[in-house]
Amino acid sequence: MTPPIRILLADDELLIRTALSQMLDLEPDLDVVAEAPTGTLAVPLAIKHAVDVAVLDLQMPGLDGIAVAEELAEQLPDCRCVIVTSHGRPGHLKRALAAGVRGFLPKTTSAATLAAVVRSVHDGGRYVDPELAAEAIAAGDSPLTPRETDVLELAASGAPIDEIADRASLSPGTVRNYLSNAMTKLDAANRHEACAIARRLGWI
Amino acid sequence: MTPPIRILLADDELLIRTALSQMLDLEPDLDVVAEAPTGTLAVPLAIKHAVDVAVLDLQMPGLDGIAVAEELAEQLPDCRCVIVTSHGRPGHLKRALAAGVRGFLPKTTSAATLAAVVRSVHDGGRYVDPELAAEAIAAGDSPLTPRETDVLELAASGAPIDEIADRASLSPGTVRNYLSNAMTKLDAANRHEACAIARRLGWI
DNA sequence: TCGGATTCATGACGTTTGTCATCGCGAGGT
DNA sequence: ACCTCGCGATGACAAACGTCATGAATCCGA
Repeated sequence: MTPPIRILLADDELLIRTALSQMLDLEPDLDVVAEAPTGTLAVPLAIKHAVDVAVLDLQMPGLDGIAVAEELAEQLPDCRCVIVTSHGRPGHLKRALAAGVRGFLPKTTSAATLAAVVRSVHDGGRYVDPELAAEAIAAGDSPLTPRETDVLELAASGAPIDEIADRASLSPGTVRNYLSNAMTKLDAANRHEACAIARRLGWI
Repeated sequence: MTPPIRILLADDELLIRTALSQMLDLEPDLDVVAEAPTGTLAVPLAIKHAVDVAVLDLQMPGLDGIAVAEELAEQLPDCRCVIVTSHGRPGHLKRALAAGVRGFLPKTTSAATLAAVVRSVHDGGRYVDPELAAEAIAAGDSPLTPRETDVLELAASGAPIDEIADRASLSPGTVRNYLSNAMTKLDAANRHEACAIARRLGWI
């Protein structure tokens, strides 16, 4: 008889975390040994309990799920990561895969799937929600340069050019050029539409 | 011995729905008799099963939690509604209360609280998360007129004035006036910042 | 080592926004 | 009856924004 799989569960919503934890614990071969309400707390906890699999919510205060996966890849390389998310943006999937994440699935999947993915990932397998995978392939890669992405991110709050320039330590003219480039690449009529598009695709 | 409380659970995320359902079912006096993945399906299901309490996620495709509560208030007046949400915006709380919702809590609360609120609400009590209540009081009422709200909502997608005017069947000049008014009232530097503020407060 | 991409900048130009004054109309309150 | 408020519109003006041409420095891969 193999020992149960040791799991860390990270999600900022206590209600969801407890519910999910109880549900996974119902499986005899799964054992939730640690829970974290933030990404920042998740890393040391995973190490301390030497968990086999980390089930990470994507959007959390502090470190997000992908950042946690990156940290764990370095500090606890034997730990496999599964990302669970409400909003399945193509860009997120790509970043997650690049971070060495082994499983990626939306919260709309069934409980049985989650348990199956945890087991499969623990055995060295991989799993990506087919729908999300298709979207990611269809969306392609971000056409934005790193700096364009930065600037667009700053623009997302709705700040005027001068403030963006200030926060990015750039001249206002440069900011406008970057935004103009981004708008062209994203085929948007103005920078706010560009933000909306980039956000939808997970590029910012 | 009183019969168990009959519950409908509506949430678009299957994983969360099952987890929450299992968790509530663990309580001997609570009985989840129906589950719905959308608001549209929730209403007839609640009626069919004559549920005592409806636990509704706020953000769902189709009818959102508040809309469901409004429907149920008409069609199944004996049913009490509890709203559960990830994003606790002050405006949503107000709308919910106006719709006759008896319980309102964020997903960051504990499982014990949820169960307690379901029981309390079933007995005719009310419960609002204290933090959210404080925020709602601090934020005050929306200063926007209905039409200003409409236009701001259309502006939220990042569309240019002409498109907004088109979709609202207004002249472009009128749209600019409404947006200008909204910006003044919300103390924003441009309409996109105004959208961000209004969204944060749950006014759009 | 050479070309290409990225980063940062400037100036000029036209368009889009934001602001303000002003108007008419209808609904609601005192 | 009067006044206020919300709704819808116009026109004029200034500021912000988007576009384009252009240039220089850096870095990276062929």
